[in-house]
Amino acid sequence: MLSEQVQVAPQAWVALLRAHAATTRQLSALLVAEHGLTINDFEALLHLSRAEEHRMRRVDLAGELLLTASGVTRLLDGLEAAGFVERATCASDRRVVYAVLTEAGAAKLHEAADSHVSAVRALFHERYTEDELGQLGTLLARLPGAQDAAGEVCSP
Amino acid sequence: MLSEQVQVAPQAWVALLRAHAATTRQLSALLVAEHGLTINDFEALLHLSRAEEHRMRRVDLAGELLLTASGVTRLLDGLEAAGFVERATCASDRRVVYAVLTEAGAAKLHEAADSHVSAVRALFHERYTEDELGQLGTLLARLPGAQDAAGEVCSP
DNA sequence: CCGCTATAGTTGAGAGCACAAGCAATCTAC
DNA sequence: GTAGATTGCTTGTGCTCTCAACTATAGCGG
Repeated sequence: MLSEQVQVAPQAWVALLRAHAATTRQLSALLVAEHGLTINDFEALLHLSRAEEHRMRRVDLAGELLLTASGVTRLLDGLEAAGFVERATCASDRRVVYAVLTEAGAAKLHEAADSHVSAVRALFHERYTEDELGQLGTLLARLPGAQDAAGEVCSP
Repeated sequence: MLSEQVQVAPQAWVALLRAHAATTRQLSALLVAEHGLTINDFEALLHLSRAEEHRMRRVDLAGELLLTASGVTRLLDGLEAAGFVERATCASDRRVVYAVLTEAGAAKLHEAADSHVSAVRALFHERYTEDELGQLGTLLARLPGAQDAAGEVCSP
């Protein structure tokens, strides 16, 4: 019994697991070390900076970050304490609490983005051609959860 | 200031992040629900089953699983409590503690492997052709940490 | 032999996350 | 209206993992 070999699916999946675990750890560690932001902190600020009026519903942010609602609450607790985001209520739906990027948050994002982009370039652009990056993006986008979610805006 | 756009690297990297987060969560949740194993539990049993004499040094296992030594200690604590692995000492180097797959562990692995492989097939083989899987594997393997590490064996 | 450094492993503290339960606000149907 | 279902968010709890500190062993140069 012990000598039987267990057959498991080919390398693509294993490579995905390992590649992501390694790269994320690396990029995240760098952000933490240099700017005190986790990868999710950074992505949260980034999404907010791109959102209309720099604000998003927490539930939409959760979708973008692939976190649960509770995860976002805790994440934003930290960013709020640091002064990078603020709360804002929605006039037409009082269940909603917006997360709003502050000036300080935007500044922090710009500061962190520089070194983050360098790190990403170091990891990806030194290893792949533009074509390969495109292929990789296209292929990976086919996996569930890889597409961007659409965020709603509270109508005033 | 708030209106400046932060430029960040293209989709390939984002897709990698999101794709992995989603797929891992999905596969792991299934393993937990059906067999009470985390993805790392499963991978640990799998690596042991493939190792010579079904045993590995804990530090080598850590390398394979992309965990730290302490992470492996805790992981194996659980597997040991469940009776899936045992400890064994190395005659020639008393610092070394092997993790050894038990019969129960091998049985558990076989049981879990079936549904895990099905899940992997469902995720990957329904979305990609063999060629695309090959491409994906080749590309991802180029990232740091994606290659298999070589494990040493304590010479008797 | 005696340190000195490197390596294997364990342990304590703390971060980040999910799940489940709960509250408040909103929506739907009678 | 108002009862029930749904949605947005928060909080309690527990798991997993890392980092830093520690013990024990190994191997080296004197």
